[in-house]
Amino acid sequence: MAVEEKVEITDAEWEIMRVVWTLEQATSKEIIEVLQEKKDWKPATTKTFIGRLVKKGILLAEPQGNKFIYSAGISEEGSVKSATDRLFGQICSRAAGKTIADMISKALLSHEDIRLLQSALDAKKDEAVDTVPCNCIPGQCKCKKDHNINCY
Amino acid sequence: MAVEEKVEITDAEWEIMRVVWTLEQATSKEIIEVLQEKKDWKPATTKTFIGRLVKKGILLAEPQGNKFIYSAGISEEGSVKSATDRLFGQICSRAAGKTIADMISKALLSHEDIRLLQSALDAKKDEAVDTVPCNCIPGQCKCKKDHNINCY
DNA sequence: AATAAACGATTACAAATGTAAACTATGGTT
DNA sequence: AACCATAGTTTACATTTGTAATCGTTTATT
Repeated sequence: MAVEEKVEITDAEWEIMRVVWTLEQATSKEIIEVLQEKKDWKPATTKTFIGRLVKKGILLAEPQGNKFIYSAGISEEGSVKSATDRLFGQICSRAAGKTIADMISKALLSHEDIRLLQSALDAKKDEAVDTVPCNCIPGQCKCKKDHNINCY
Repeated sequence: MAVEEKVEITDAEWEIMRVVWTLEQATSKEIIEVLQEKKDWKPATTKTFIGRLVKKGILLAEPQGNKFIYSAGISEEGSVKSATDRLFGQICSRAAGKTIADMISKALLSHEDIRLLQSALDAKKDEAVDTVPCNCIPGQCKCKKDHNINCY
């Protein structure tokens, strides 16, 4: 697998990427137009972000005459995965389950989503462990205090 | 409910907060000690983050003689929730289910977690909808293209 | 009492981020 | 041919974030 996906995408840049992931091929004009609906950005601002993304190699610029056709240099799936990894990296590994459960409780889901989630969950039933090891350093989670298991 | 929870916590600040959420009451010395295990920060660096957190009102400083006893001004649960909200705010509402399913697939879960997730999922079965409405602006998701439903 | 250790406050400074104007080149319009 | 709209590039600048040294006090030590 490629190395990629180690790049940091800022909030503003993420907005640009979503447009490119969606359109797959887009001119700066199109990106600017799409975002006008959502962000109160001047065209110049969007241009700046496009430029930075290209510099970072996250956005590919294919010369089209004197203009460029932009396309994504990283996948949306991979990027979303990076974002979720980052989130779970901020909490105790033992809290992941509860956190995901909270997400489910809060989300608006379709029957299809329920099926999908049920499948994922069923698949996990086999490989479920008795105790998820805590990955925190002492003093950054309450595993010991709450469960008297590992940590510390 | 209080207004709070609208504050932004940076990565570095999050490290401090985790210590305080865990210890509940901590001196700067304790915070510095805990983090020495994880971050390559000089004591002065940790102090800077503590100061910024106090200024933001995220960290409470109770005078203890000439020192301070620090405690959290916002809850860990609420903060994690904010973080997940932020994540889901970056993707199409229709993709939430799949994203959560991916998290389940990737996570290491305990039998207890499985039960918790199953409960959350069961609870959702009632209120599941046929189609989750897309919350994206035209050009930022492929709902139309992929499912021919809303968007655009 | 003199000093050293500890703690919080102040100051510093580079890099990242958000936001945008100005400049340049080029192709389309009159 | 002259001019303007458009796209990309360069420059600008304030704020935030990461990282830390220094300074001023105060408390503990000798």
